[in-house]
Amino acid sequence: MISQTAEYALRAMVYLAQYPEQSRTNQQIAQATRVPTGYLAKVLQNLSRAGLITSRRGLGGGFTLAKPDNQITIYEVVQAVDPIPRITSCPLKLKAHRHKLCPLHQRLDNAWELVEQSFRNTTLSDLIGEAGEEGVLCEE
Amino acid sequence: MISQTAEYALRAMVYLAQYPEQSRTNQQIAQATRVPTGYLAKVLQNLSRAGLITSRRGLGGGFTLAKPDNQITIYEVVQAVDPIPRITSCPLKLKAHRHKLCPLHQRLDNAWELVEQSFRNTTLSDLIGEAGEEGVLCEE
DNA sequence: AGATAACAAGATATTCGTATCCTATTTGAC
DNA sequence: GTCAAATAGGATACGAATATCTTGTTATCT
Repeated sequence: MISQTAEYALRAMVYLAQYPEQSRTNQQIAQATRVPTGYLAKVLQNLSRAGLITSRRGLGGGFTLAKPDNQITIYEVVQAVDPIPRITSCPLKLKAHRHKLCPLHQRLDNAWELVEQSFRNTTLSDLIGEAGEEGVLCEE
Repeated sequence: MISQTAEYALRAMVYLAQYPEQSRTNQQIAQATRVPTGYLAKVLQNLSRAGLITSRRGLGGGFTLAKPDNQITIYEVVQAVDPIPRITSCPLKLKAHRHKLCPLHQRLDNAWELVEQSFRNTTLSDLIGEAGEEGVLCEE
């Protein structure tokens, strides 16, 4: 339902949320989240370009959240790397059905809307706050 | 959110639901639903193997729904060609988190569950009944 | 200067969608 | 009964998108 890329991005963000204000390196994130380092680098760059994280090069550098964890939603993360394909016009590109979708696509889009809403009102802090002492993400 | 294949399968099923008991050929379905004929053939085979439609070869042959349209849900169709990837165990394959997902994956799976439920209680007849006179799918 | 780590761009691999071709089966005409 | 046309079934191959790896460059710190 979401791409591998989106999954990776979310893992990385949750991980970073556990170290507020601290720089975490690609290596560290990759290891903890079990994401291939090579690919993670690209994902992190996307997140950086989207303004969700900031990066610093060189010794002591790495990545860190650009905003407080309670101000970043799952939706933003997913949207940054692999947006939810809401259906706004009939995929069969019919002249009719321009403003009113076929029943089928209406239903499908409704489902996506549910997902979107669910994502919109979940922040990173929700994800690390809930777990208590247990490993928040699945690290170690 | 769903694959192209699932989208095609749904279009075909909705189309077939409009011609109960009648055989419709791959060509006819492809044209009406704007799906590439070559690929549609494969999708239809999958649906056939899944028992959702029946096929007949030869002159006058084609495909037809295997059950009344009010007994086939969107869920069944999607599941036949490209199942919803419910998350049952932590993708990071951690020894812990076996029976209790990380908060992140818990949330994600919740969203998929919403979709699944939405799909489960929509039948093909819901999709062709709603539209009234208007083109039910986007044909014509 | 040297070490560390992000950045950038390309190369490779894998999956998914698509097209093409050939085969098997059914029907209808003669 | 035979033949030809219609139609699904199956296999193969190609292209595009996605995921992964590799290598070199640039910025930052000590």
